[in-house]
Parts: sequence; structure tokens; C-alpha cells
Amino acid sequence: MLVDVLSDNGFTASPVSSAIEMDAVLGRENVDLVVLDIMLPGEDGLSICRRLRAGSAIPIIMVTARGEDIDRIIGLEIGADDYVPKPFNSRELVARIRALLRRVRGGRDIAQVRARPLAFVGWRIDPATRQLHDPEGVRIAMTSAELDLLLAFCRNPGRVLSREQLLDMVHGGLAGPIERSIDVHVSRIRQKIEPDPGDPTLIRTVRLGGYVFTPTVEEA
Amino acid sequence: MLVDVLSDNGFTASPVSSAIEMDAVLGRENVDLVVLDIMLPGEDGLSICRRLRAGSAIPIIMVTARGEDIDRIIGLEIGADDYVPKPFNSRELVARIRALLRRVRGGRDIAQVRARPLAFVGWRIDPATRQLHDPEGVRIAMTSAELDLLLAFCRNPGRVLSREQLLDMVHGGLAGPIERSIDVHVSRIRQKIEPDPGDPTLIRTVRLGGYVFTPTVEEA
DNA sequence: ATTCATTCGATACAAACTGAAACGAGACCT
DNA sequence: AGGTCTCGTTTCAGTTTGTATCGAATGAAT
Repeated sequence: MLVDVLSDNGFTASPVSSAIEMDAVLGRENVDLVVLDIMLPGEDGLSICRRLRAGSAIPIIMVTARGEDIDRIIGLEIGADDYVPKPFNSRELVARIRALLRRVRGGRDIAQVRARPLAFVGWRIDPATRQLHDPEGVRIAMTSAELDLLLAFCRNPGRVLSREQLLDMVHGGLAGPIERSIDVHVSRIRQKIEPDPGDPTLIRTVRLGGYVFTPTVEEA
Repeated sequence: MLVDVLSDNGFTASPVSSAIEMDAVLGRENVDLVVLDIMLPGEDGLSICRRLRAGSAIPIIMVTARGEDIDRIIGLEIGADDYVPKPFNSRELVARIRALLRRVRGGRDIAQVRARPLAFVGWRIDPATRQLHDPEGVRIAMTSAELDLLLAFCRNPGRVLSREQLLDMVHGGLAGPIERSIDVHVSRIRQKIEPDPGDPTLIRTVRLGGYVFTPTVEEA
């Protein structure tokens, strides 16, 4: 029944009835999330959960008939990401799966959200086309690194971002340039977007801290 | 009671009893997670949740007395990250908070709630843009350390703050300068904001105590 | 009232940090 | 293969910041 509900909601479900089967599926398919019943023949659900969690960060939702608090607590503390008591409403399970996927791959979901153009004080920046337009609608040429950095700022307005954080966001974590290169890019961006690059207001420096992007950013 | 439980578990909790209070706390403190009761005077819990979610990705756990599935579903679909039915075991709530924080931090992409600007005797100071404006609206240049210190004062008006406390607030706890450096910064701030820096009224010295910020401060 | 020890305010200075320009290696296009 | 563009590094000047110093103010004791 569960498989049907999930299929109806656009998921691909691979039902398994034992820990051994599960391992097999996990081994050959790309699994985004595990729905785990505590009651399974063979290895116990809690034990499976602990084992999975030890080896990966795969999202786990536990299902159990036993409604006692203590089970939920143990489940959550062992590392399950969510818990659904049985009997459950199938819409609730789907909602929880969606919520968990949304959270866990924050990366990808936000990526969709992030694909939308953003706007600040008249400027528009579009991650999809990788273009920047000034308040008059004129396109301002931006290099790749500049645009990435500006995007990182736009996605974290009003927050002090350290050079390390910015480097992470722009350079995707992989080791590369030294932190001071951020300064250079900030300087170059300022030349292009600040009304008075000598007295910047959009990207402010926080000494010993990094930089803050000050305007409010909204989707456009 | 909740506050006690959370404190016992190492969290810092700021209880509020209305949406307005909540906004105030969110504006001035660094909030990691919101526990939201559906039943609140004034704005409805679901509405608050929707509003919060519209502006930020702050983790939200909803608490409600109504145990019906439909409420949970709505709550989750609106964007709450988790749901706890009342009456709840306090250990379960703590476990859920831990689990949620763990997940969210793992994502390491928490969009913070934007800090609100503050005002005193005509002056405006905006933590988000890190700018200070005098009563005529003219921007007064402030260095990072000066602005941080003035912000610390604005967030604790009418209280005598020791140099040690101020150093903590400005320098973020990490060991650094000696206490007397606060004197120098206070002096520099006075030069910029006091009508008569020789006879300061806004930041008053408390001998053997520290300094007090005297004006009333409100959100602007 | 005077003296004395602290404490605080203001200035000066050195160290640390940031901004901007210059440079060169590498990527990309033709 | 040549040229242009981009980007990380380096360098140097300007700003910011912490500390030191000295004089003024405070408060207690004589």
C-alpha cells in the first residue's frame, strides 16, 4: 500500500522486507531516503537505523506501531531524522518525507529556489542566465568569479561572511586560492556596483570579520 | 517550565507570549530555532509560521494540543520543520530540537533573520547595514569596532556595563585586547555622537563600574 | 584644606589589517 | 599559434586598532 501512495506522489519506492534486502537495494540503487519500520524480521529496526547512521547521512524516517514516547526518543537519539507513529495518515507520511527531503538536500531544493533572479536596490541578478542588470536595466559585465561572489552575498544579506565562508561558497569548498583573493574580488565588484566605490555602502567591510551585504534582497 | 527544561539541557531560551514579542527577540538576538505553539493570542501560530518561513529558513518546531493529522499536515506543508503533539514528553521535545539542529547545521546554510535598526534621540543605527545616521539623516562614518561597541550599548541601554562585558560583546569572547582599549573606543565614539564630547551625556562614565548608555532605545 | 593613590580622558605611536593597482600564469577563443 | 580575458598573488599605501604615556579628575585619608 505504501508503495502505491508514494508512487502516486511522484516518488520511486523500492519495498524491502528484511535488512539483507535493504542492503542489496542500497548497494545498487540511488536511494534518497529510507522509511524504516521498527518491526522487521531479522535485524531490529533500531539496530538498522544505528548501522545506517554510522555509515552514512542518508535521511531516515522511522515507522512504528508502538506509540510510546520512549521509542520515539530512542529512535531520534539513535539518529533517525523523523518519526511517524502507526497507524499513520498517508498524507502525513508524504508530507514528512517531502519536508525531510527539502531539509536534507537543502542544497538541491534551494538550488531551484536559487535559480530565480534576485533583486536589490533596483539591481537584478539572475543565477540562471548569470547576468547582472543595473537599475536602468543595462547589463553590467561580470566575470564568473565576480558573479559567484555577488550571488553568495545576495543569498546571505545582512550577515557578516568571513573570507573563509565566501571562499567556500564561491570555490565550492575545494582547496584553492588564499583568503585575500576575496578582497580583490570584492574590490572589483565594488567598482562595478557601488555608487561611490571609495565609500562602499552595499558591501561593507567588517574588520577581522569579513564582509556584509547590506541591501535587502528579494526574488524578482 | 519549558524554559527550565531547555536550560537544563544547555540551551538558552527566550520565552515570548506573542508574535510581537517574538519579532522583538528575533530582531535583537541570534536565534537558532523557534518552538511555536499554534495557540497564541493575536497572530495565529500557523500564520506566524508562514510569515517566518517566507522571510528566512530558521528551523521551526510546532507544538499543538490538537492532535489531528490535518493540523500536522498543514503545519509541515506550511514549512514547519517538525511537529510535536501536546501533551509532549519534555525529553522528546529536547531530542527533536537536537535532531533538528543537527540536521540544519549539517546543511550549514542558515539564512539568519535580519537584525532590525535601532534608534535613540534621533540617531539611527542599523546592524544590518552597519551604518549610523545622525538626527538629520546624515551618515556618520564609523569603524567596525566603534560600531560594534555602540551596538552593544544600544542593546543594553540604562545598564552599567563593565569594560569586561563590553569587551566580550565587541570582541566575541575570543581573547584579545586589554580593558583599557574600551576607553579609547568610547572616547572616539563620543567625539562622533556627543553634542559636547567634553561633557558627555549619552555615554556616561561610572567610576569603577564601566559605562552606561543613557538614552532610551527603540526599534526603528 | 591638602595630600595622595587611583581612575579616567586624550593623544601619540606602532602593529595589524584592508584597498587598489600591477603583474603574470593559465584558460579560452579564434 | 596568437591574442584576449580572467583570476590569484604580490606589493604598497592608507586606515584601523591596541597599547603606552601623560595630564586631569575623583575620592579618601590625613
